[in-house]
Amino acid sequence: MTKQSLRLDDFLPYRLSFTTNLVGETVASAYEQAFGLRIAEWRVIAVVAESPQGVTQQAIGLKTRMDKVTVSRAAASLIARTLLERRPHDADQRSHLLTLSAEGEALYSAIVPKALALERQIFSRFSAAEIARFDAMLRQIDAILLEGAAAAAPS
Amino acid sequence: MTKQSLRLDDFLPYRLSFTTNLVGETVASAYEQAFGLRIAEWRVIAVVAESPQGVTQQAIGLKTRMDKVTVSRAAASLIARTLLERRPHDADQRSHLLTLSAEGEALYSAIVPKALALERQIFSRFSAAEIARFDAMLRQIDAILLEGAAAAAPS
DNA sequence: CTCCTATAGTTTCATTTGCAACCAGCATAG
DNA sequence: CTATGCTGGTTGCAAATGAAACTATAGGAG
Repeated sequence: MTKQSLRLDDFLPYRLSFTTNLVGETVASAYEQAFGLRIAEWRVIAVVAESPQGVTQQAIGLKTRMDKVTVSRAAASLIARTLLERRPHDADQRSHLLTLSAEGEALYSAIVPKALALERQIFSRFSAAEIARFDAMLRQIDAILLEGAAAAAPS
Repeated sequence: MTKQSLRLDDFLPYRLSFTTNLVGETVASAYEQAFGLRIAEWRVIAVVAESPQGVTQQAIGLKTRMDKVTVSRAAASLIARTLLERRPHDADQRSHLLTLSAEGEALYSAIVPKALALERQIFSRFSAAEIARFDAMLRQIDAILLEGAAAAAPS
């Protein structure tokens, strides 16, 4: 039996992590420089922007898989900067509904084109079809792992 | 002009980070449970295993883009567990050459098949061609970003 | 009602991370 | 050879992270 070997370079989880770090650094530094936002804050803004009627922190955490502490801190910081507003949640006094303030909307509108431009730059060498396939693969990997987790964690 | 919008879900840097976190959690917990290794430690082992004549920490950091502190700590921990050995580097007394101990070799041989199995599981739904495409895209993204960095940091 | 358990969100604390200062050993210029 | 600056590696410290404890409200079950 031949000795099994593994070049780290060819190990996909490693490659994925390597590339993601590179992309993450690029994106994080762009947001930080241009808008003074951390990634977690940007994500909160983006999710809130998609739900004009308001979202709870819990929903944000669920959707993005960010820790609830992370969401809590990001939201607190955005509220302090008056980018986000907190309305009471009639159905449940424990939670609040987060919405963008006018200022938050304005910032969001300023970020979106920059974010899209950055995305285009990073993926500049690929065709739309390639990008679509890449995206589809990522989603399938998610599906495999999330199913697996559900199966592995029988309540 | 129509209002630009952006679903976070469709934003590729986000998707990439989401999936990578999922994969990373899976892999990290597998290594941790099965071998008591952290990701950084596993990477150091893998890189050292590829260079039987020994590598310096600096080279490891360069190759994996891990911080030199991370490499230093991972190496220290592996040496303490006698998985790694440190030989003097004749040409430069500041650095050492790291090699696997017999024990380290044995552990490496035990990990490799598990790592490959995990990789196969995560990518189970894809054909070899799809995987190759995916890998190639990751490498191209790296290339774009690393070139960009070089251009952006004129000495 | 009143208890009991469960959940949203915050706070605390311990751990992990990485920058920056540091301590060798190296390398070049005088 | 000896100053001066550079590089490999470690250490110290400050910031980021996340698990667990805590607070306040919900939502039953009796």
